[in-house]
Amino acid sequence: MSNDPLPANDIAAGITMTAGTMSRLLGHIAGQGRSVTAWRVLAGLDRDGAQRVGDLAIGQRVAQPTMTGLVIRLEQDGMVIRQTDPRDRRVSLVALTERGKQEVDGYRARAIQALGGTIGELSTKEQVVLSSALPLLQRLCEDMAAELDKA
Amino acid sequence: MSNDPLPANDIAAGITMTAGTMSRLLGHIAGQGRSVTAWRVLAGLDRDGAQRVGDLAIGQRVAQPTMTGLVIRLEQDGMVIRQTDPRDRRVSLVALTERGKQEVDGYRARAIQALGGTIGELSTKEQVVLSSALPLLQRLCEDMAAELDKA
DNA sequence: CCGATATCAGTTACACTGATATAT
DNA sequence: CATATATCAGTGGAACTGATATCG
Repeated sequence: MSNDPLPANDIAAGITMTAGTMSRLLGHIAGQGRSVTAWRVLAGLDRDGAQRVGDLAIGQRVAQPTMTGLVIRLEQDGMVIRQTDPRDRRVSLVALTERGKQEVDGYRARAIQALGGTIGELSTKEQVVLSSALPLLQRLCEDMAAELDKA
Repeated sequence: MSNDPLPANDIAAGITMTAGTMSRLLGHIAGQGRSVTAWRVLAGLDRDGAQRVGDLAIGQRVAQPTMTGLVIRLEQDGMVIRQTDPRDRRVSLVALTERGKQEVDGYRARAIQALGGTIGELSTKEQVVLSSALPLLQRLCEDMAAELDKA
């Protein structure tokens, strides 16, 4: 661990490469044939409870018909159920089923198993580096998201 | 920046979430409608020179017919050319065109612009954290790749 | 003839746009 | 009537498997 940071552009390029690699590898290991978007939707329903199709689409930055299609497939697979919101019957509320919850747990477990071993082998110092990097990476995501929303 | 690392599982879960978010956001901002795989292929050709279709498929962990299709589309778009290897005429060697090289540069520039601003605003300490995290993240990728190859 | 390499053919999931049905 | 919400219809890119052509 050096005391001097890389130039900002090198950090940016490195993060870009690594994020893609990581995402694709985790997809292979933990994805079980389901898309990144699908898992993110399921995890979001697990964390925040039932949501509208439109809000799920906004959250994942896909078009509304795209999310409708994904939700229909997830429903056919028994991962979610759709119910009409009694207070606004235009709205379709999507909720995680028990089966869906189990699948989310399985996904998390596979991801943790894929990474946890190596992380456990790192030195405490290195683990501190990763722990400290996480909020910074999340800030980068937030700023990119804000930029996309502005435009 | 605390002195204690997060539990390994929390680091793993955080990385999993963040990698997906980062990859999708960068795709939106820098991807220009082309897939992550496509950009990785082009960047690889830029870095390592002409390669076989089969080796590109192995490198991106897609099936050979998938890579054939991608290369055909990239060739139609003028990003690469395919030439039969004179030394083994079963082999199709894929090389980046000048146009392709320019597009790769554009992709890199957009990614750097998307992240560089925020990175520049970080403190030196925070930039050091990110710089130190990069090789650790790459090691996580290597270990996952090795695990996939073993199975 | 066998193995390696690339491609062809067919299928599925997932993203898009534009048009449409239904409820507020 | 106008707006919001979701879905339908159609298209294209991207992954897969299995079958096929060609070359070593």
